[in-house]
Amino acid sequence: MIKEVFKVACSNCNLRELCMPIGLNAEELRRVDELVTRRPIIRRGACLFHNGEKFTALYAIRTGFFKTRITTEDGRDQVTGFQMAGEIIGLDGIVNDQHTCDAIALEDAEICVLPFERLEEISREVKALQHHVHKILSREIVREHGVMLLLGNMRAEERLAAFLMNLSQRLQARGFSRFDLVLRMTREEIGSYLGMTLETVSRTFSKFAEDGLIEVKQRQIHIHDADALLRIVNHQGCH
Amino acid sequence: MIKEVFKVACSNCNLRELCMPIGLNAEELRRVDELVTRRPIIRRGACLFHNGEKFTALYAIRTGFFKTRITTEDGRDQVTGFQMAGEIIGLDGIVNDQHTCDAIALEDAEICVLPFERLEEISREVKALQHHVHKILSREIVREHGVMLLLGNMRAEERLAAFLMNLSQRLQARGFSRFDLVLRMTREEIGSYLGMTLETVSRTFSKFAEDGLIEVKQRQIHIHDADALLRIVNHQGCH
DNA sequence: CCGCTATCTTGATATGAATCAAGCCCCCGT
DNA sequence: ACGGGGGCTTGATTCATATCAAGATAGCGG
Repeated sequence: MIKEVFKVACSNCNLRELCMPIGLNAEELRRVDELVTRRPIIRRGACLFHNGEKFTALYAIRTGFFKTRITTEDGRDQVTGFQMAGEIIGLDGIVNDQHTCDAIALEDAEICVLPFERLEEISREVKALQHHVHKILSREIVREHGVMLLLGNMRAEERLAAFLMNLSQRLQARGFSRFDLVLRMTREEIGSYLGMTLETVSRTFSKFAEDGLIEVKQRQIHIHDADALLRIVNHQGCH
Repeated sequence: MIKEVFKVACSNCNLRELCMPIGLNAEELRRVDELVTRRPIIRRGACLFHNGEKFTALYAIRTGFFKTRITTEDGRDQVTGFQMAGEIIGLDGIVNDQHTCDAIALEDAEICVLPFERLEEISREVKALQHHVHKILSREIVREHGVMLLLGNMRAEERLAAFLMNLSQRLQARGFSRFDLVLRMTREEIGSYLGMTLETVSRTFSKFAEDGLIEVKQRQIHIHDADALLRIVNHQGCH
């Protein structure tokens, strides 16, 4: 199998504002373009990188949907995040030069490769890029704080409501409807992320549907009452 | 109240290898020294920074012990970490130029201030420092993955055992005994971090003590059987 | 087109931890 | 030395969610 490397142009990419800093001049844009290469499509179920693999690059998702998960020797498994177009994965690999989690495509995906040494090199010269890298790392830390709150403090209903609102918000930011989501992951994967069993995920979906907050048709979710979901997240609703 | 700013020298600091990159040459060390200022002691219970405050600097802990916590409007509260000498806090503030959590001293503490703009400036010139900053951010992400695993997958005993082993390991790395810990935080704070109530924390300490794994005298913990604790963390022990 | 397997739903029961409650200990300041 | 209060322990009970179990559904490959 040949791993062709395609040249791509961030300068033309509609996701640019998601994964790149704004306000670069022409010269700076050219340098960034130079950095990024596209990789062939990652098939659904395939691994972009896995635990233990040498870290060489960050990856920007161009299309598709990923999960990242960590696994322990004793067979425990925790989904640490779901990532969609415009998001950067692989940040965990920097500290010890090897990845500490697996990134698995939940649907066919195209990704852009950002070789990390080159990225560091260019960010030494392009101030905006340097700051952008820092922001991406910091954003991930803040996101994880939110997950810790969710896992440490919230009940099942609150967790799932928070999960739906988060997905909804990210899809909206990408120009999709806030109200119609297609879940790319199984109930079990949602459960792993939210620290609950797949049965509880399923039951909670059913409860939301009974209460008229959402409509569930397999993995298609239609949100009827976003406000009510928000009230649940904020601990005001439904008790 | 006068906020004096003291000059300090990383070059002489015994924590240098914890918070600074190794292998800097004399000139590079000088530049880093130039960056860092010491701040007056933060008293036990006082805040180093708090949610909403403008972000201007990272902080390296020179002595003392901190907790970081996030709070939601609805009054929920989650301790996101405990930090000790040589560790860097404030990383959450980078992404939106304001802090999203509170950092509270659990004992009197001395901290070194690293003004972030200057830090970025110097890391554009000192490659090792640039990479070090990336590693610190990445390390925090990996740490939080571990906390997610703990909160999402582990039972109370496993969480507390993991917590103790983690503290033990970090203290050892600083030249203290692996086996004698003094907890700087209350049972409630431990519980908040580990997603359990203070009563469950207390009961679990008692259970470990009954089983002869540790000795508990208030906040003094003596570890008798680290292997057994590790077995609990790794899901092999005690069932 | 059909049957297989993944995935999902729903019900019954078990269980770990939360909650409610009471009392103790120990540190601190006077 | 004494009193007060925050922090801690322990017990009884409740409750949310896990676990166990049995179908139902749907997407996929042959």
